[in-house]
Amino acid sequence: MFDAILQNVTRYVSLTEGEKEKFTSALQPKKLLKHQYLVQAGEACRYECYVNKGCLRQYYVDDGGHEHIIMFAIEDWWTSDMHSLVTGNKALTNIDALENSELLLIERTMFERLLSEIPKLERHFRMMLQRAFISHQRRLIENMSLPADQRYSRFLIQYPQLEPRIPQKLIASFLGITPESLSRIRRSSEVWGRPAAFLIIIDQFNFLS
Amino acid sequence: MFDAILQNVTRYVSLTEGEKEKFTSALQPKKLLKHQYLVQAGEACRYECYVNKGCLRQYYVDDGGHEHIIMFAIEDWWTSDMHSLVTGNKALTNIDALENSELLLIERTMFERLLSEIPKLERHFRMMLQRAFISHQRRLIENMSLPADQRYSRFLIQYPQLEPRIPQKLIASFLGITPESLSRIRRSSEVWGRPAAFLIIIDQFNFLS
DNA sequence: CGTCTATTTGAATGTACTCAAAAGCGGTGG
DNA sequence: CCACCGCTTTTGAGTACATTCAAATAGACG
Repeated sequence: MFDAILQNVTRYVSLTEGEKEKFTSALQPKKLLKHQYLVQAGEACRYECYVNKGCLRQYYVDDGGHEHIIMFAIEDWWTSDMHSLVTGNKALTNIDALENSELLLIERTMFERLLSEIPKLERHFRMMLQRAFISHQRRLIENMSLPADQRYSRFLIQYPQLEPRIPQKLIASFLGITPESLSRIRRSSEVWGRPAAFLIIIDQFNFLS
Repeated sequence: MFDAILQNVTRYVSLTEGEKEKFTSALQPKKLLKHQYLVQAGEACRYECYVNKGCLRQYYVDDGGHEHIIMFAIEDWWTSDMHSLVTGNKALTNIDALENSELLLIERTMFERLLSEIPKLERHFRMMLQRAFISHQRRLIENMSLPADQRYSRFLIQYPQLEPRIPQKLIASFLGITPESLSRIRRSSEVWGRPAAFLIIIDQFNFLS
């Protein structure tokens, strides 16, 4: 149950058995069926969430009722409504399960206490946040500088593990385009093949992982 | 010289005089004239940078030669090419000065050493990164869900201190639109006034500050 | 004052969107 | 097994927002 998450948090730092024990005892296992919510907009998000198995999405619903996917989270990724978690304010986003999922939750105050008591854990999460920050910057740059078809190509190369398990309409939402547009993009790329992958710089930063 | 940065890093944690001394002795003051570069795409970025005075911008130049502004950094904000800093790879972005500026730099390995030796500093930067992460998520959401004119309104409300000191074409670039489009947006909003500000949730997270 | 850059304005273009409808696909129950 | 239902994906036609290109105006700075 805790093997994967322990490997995750010891990616950059090493923990003693005692520290591992302390850490895992703070974890709350939770199962989520497909379509169930982890966080709903309007309520506070009180947990950091590690995905042991399954797939979640975080999305924002705008005034026009349109959904915008902020991120996905599959095995070994973390997710939460960070804004709500940090401020205690009501969440602006929803997080729900795209598949039946198994999660490990850490309650907010417990998380802070753990990080205070185990500086190496604080270090791990600082480094993870750096990577998430980089990942978001890359996505921002791509959204601003690339047309929709190239954003899709980049997505396929950056997240090959996501494409087969996520419905197209959600990928479209993640890319910031309509399902109709993505369908048209896919049709034309069938004819022309994939854009030159070698031109593209792939980095190893997948949001919160 | 160090008052501001010490106040910055003790926003969430307290440091002893010895720790403050240790921290400030790692800082390298640097002045940058308007138009000078702190980082250029193609070279490695080796410093975390705190802005004591002045204004910088970080931007990406795409294959078509178009500039895309990723972030600004004014007094009390931090900047760097995080991707390059973390990986040691060549920077993909440029950072230059929009005004004559006074910076405090921390060399990369020194930064890591400081954070290891002073866990409270690590804590500070972890929390800062959380806020930057939140800020980037908000910007992503806005870029996806709002039309250009509303993104501009949001910018004015979110960063009132930036608008007067930054040329319009750079604000346009930050918003992901052309200078011509921003000009037209401003012309129509003169007639119609500002969109309803009370509908908008402002947060206190300004990238890296 | 003159030069350089920023901003504004106009006209034509294009990318992606909306709305609408058809086709495809998967699951359920008769 | 097949018929039906709901949802996803595809396709089409018309539209809208923002872009490009070009040119004029305004501002900043030496």
